[in-house]
Amino acid sequence: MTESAGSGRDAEAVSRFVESFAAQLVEAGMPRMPARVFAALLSSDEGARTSAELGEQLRISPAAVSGAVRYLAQTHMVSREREPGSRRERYRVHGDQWYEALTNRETVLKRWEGALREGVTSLGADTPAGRRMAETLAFFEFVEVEIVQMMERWRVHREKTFGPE
Amino acid sequence: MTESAGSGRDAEAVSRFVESFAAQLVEAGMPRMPARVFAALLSSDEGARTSAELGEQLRISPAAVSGAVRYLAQTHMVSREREPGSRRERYRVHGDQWYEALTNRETVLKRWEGALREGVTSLGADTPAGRRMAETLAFFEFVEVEIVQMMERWRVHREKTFGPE
DNA sequence: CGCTTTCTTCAGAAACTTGTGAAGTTAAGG
DNA sequence: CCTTAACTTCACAAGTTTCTGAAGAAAGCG
Repeated sequence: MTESAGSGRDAEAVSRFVESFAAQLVEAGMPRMPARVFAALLSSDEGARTSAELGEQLRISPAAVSGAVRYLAQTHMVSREREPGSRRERYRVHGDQWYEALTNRETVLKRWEGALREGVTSLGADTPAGRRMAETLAFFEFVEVEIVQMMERWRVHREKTFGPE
Repeated sequence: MTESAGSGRDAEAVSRFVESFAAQLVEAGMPRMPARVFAALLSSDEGARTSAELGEQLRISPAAVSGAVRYLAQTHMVSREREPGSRRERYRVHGDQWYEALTNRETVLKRWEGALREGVTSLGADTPAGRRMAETLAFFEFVEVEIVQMMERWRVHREKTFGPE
């Protein structure tokens, strides 16, 4: 077993998980570095790491960490916190927050809806193509509402299963 | 108004829609050519085009059409049909089929679940990190079931609104 | 059975993306 | 107020991806 001194964790097993989960995220369209950083945060016991720790664990430059974190913060997958009285920053994956973000493809949905609405208008609502797009649009609007309701059900389910936060 | 002779459609308006919708798809992670081809199919009155038509409309080579269509077929976004007695192929976006495909991130979900399950095992279900991942895993399992139910509700809703297929 | 049309495969050029080192900025601590 | 630690920005090199033209394979048609 590969125990790094004093860590109490199998560093190699952690690394294997980080890389394999990151690979899945990449496949789903996330850029490589953000995916790796995110997986590293997810697998940390505190759910948080400093920039230096991430750089060391993943063998990447501070610049790469910086870029990855910017991406993750923008997409609300992680939050940044300054430890008071230090200039060290600490990046955290906040249980709830991030799958909210995942499902908040809302922004994406909204934009698709915008594009489709334009399409219906410019092709004409009375044309076959226009009708097809109107139906597609209706689907997205439907999904948008459904997702909100689903997340509410999840919160209830989660509290029952894992207890209150 | 830019009417191309005999088409009965404003070619420029169609092109604007195609490019702007494709851009949204690209932003969401779809490769460029598949996105453009898909948007072109969506905006056609028949919901179907031949390879040559697509090449001409989008100003791309037959090779590019071929590649894009392969991608779209693999991801079940379009189906290919041979017109009988011809070697011309025709690519079609089948109303239902494609948003089923969209929500059939199922494959993706399954793989994420696999990676997470491994993570829980290798980090230990009794560690804080293990617990966090177990909860994440539970979330994905929850979503998977919910999506199936949602699609059933959509089919009902759709039939009410747009009538039977 | 060979010609022709249509699609596919492939190698390579062009364009874009990504991660790095190095310089720059910000803010704590003396 | 100067030093120094921590993060960010930037230009560029390396590595990918993407599209094309050209050659190749499949299949109708005469």
